[in-house]
Amino acid sequence: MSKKSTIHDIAKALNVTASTVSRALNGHPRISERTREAVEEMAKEMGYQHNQIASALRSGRSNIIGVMVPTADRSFFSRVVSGIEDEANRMGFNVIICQSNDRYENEKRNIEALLRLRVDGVIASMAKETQDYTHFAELKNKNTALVLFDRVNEKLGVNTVVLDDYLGAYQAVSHLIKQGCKRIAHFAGVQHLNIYRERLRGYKDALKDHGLPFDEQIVAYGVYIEDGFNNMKTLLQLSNPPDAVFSASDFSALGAMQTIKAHSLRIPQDVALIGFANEPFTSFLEPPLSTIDQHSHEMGIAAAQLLFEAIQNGDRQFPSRTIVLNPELLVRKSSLRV
Amino acid sequence: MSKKSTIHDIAKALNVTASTVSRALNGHPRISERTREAVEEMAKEMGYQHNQIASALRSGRSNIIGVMVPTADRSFFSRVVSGIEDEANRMGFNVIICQSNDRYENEKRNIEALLRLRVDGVIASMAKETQDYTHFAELKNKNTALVLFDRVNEKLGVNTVVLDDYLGAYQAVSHLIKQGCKRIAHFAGVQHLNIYRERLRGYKDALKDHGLPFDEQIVAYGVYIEDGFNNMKTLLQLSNPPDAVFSASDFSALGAMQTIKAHSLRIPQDVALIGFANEPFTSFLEPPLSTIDQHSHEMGIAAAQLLFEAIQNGDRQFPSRTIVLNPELLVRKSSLRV
DNA sequence: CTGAAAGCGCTAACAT
DNA sequence: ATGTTAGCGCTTTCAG
Repeated sequence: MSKKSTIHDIAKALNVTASTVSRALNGHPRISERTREAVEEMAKEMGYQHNQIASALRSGRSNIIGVMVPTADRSFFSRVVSGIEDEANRMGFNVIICQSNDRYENEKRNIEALLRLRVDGVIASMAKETQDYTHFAELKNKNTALVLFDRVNEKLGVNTVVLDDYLGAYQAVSHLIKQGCKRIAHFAGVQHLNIYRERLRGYKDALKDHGLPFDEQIVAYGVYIEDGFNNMKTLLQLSNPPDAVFSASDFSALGAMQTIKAHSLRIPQDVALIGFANEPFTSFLEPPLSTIDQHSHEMGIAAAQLLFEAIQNGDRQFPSRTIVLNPELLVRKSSLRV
Repeated sequence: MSKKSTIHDIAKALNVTASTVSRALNGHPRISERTREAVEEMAKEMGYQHNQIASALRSGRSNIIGVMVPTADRSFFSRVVSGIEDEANRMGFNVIICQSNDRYENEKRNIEALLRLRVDGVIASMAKETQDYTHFAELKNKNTALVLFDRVNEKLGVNTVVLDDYLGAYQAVSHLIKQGCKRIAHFAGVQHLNIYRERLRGYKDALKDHGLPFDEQIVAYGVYIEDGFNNMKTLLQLSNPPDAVFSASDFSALGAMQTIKAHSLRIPQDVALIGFANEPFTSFLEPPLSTIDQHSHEMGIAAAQLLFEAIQNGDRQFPSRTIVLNPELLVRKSSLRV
């Protein structure tokens, strides 16, 4: 248990002061090559390790950012996180990841924990439950930078990175129509979340622009496997069932696929299918599920860049920016009627 | 931007000293009910938030633990992480998650970052590449608690939580034999990792105990989809191809499944298949893939409990403990020859 | 039960 | 280019 060494130990050994050591270690410009080298060598020899805690307390910058996602094991979020980490590494920041598990209470608790830790900034995507945004507003009060991505709230007046969900939905539905589908159902998500609202809007507009009627009866809600499973059952019992489904989620699309097969119907000939998010499992399904890629890694990088910009600019209240990424329709067999 | 308030602000407002406030806030026993309540009320009123950075510097305990996994988007690891988080929440600890992406360099860099952050402890599962363990040994030198899980090194003399991989493999292969399989191939992983070594060992012993010969020719290496895909191709070209595969990974089992189907062979009649890890996608495959569940969430909880124990006990060098969890064979259609 | 005083390890004016 | 000094906000002896 080699007692941890401090800059004072190094200073003493070298007959200089702690400030000199600190400066040498931090690449301060006005320090001689010789001392810098001596300090670095001694630091290595003594197994010195920068104490970020002390540094954070003194400088007011922790070099830690917090990232909060609904859940880290959804491929979309884990890819965003990985993008954030890449950018954070480049910038010398540490990343704390928290999960809300889509619960408002967890989200609130996590934000408070991050504030206690005095993180320099937070990147978050909101919990499904969340409809009260005061905990996010508190970050701004406490002067902590905030960037929201994917599931955002426009009214918070905060930097955001989103996908053009409207466009993704529009493209998906247009593609189905070009494949000859005439009665396209939609699996939607909760409408207080921007992403699901936009997807529904894109769905409606694509129908309208192609002269197809909008029928409330074939819009079902729910984004989990079981939702897709059950909703598809209901839809197939209609007197005029749909000949396609555009699902706002890969998971509910998967559920639908299971129901369709259980009814011995063919995909895509009887019912064509498109999901949303490009979860890895979609390409392993049979038939492979068409879906929409969200450029998740890029989204993470963009969010991190916005955040670091905000951190560097300190208080200066730039008007908040929104970065919009383009979706990419991945056409696979589930929607391709040759 | 409400300037953050400190215990001194509270103290001044209440005409007491900062020490009293600190004690009141930390539930110190010898403090009067009245002052405690007054302090708590004032703290709330002033929007006070405990400064963990300052507290960490002074007390030498950061209340942060680091968790390093190869990658957070493998379901196994994300479930372990979620178990760790649950336990950490209960114990009032924050969790920093890092990913090595299975690279030794990243792993080393992350450990150093965690040391700089002065985390109280680290829970890790080793990168596939790692064969030099000095960075883990350094944690012990720096007096930072360490618990390894799943991919561990026995020689480090450190607390560990592992699955009984040997037993899992043994059960899987025994099951295949009971289904009438006579020539069972194995997809193995790198042999410097305990988990893959144990799985191979269990495979061998199960064969032996059931009077089947071990044939080096039908042991292939690789745990990614493409590995399974390619290795299965090679196996099917043998003069006497296998009638089953026990794969040390769900992913290579999936690759194998694709090859088998491409050859118009039936699963499980022509080739039975079992994977390892119970990745969620395995239940959506056709046929659903038999696999082995690792009780990942429990593994996370156990690892966290070991770690917090070690942190509380401080230096005291307990003999290191190993917790072994039991695997659970999930028999699905891919291995069930009715 | 509360106060006084010291200091965790570092950084950043301000000096020289 | 380096030294001096002060202090970030908290905890923790030691006193009383």
